[in-house]
Amino acid sequence: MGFFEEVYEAVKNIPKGKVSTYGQIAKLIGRPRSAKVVGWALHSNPYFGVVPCHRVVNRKGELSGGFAFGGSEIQKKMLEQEGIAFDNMGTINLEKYLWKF
DNA sequence: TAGATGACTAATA
DNA sequence: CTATTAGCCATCT
Repeated sequence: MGFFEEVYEAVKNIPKGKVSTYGQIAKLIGRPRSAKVVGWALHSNPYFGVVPCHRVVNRKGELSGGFAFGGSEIQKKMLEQEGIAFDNMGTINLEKYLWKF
């Protein structure tokens, strides 16, 4: 289960006020084509309350549909609390908020 | 044990 | 911009 652990470590390192994508995380841990597994790791979310999965969005900056915290509504609120703004399409401006290593 | 599934991405047309 | 395809690997059935 090393892959999941690495995913959680990477996600935990996302600073407040920033977001990251599945692809970025996958690349960070050395599996650039395993974005799906990153999504799986967060879906499973065994570290609820520890891993900030709300800071992880897809490549377009959209929120996850089947969010484990209770829905994308909650996710959006949490992100706004951290100072992340959404555009009129309800997506995040990755140019501004994408976390770069 | 094998096959299908999934919070995805990148390349190609 | 959209549609299709392949790649990844832990779970589920």
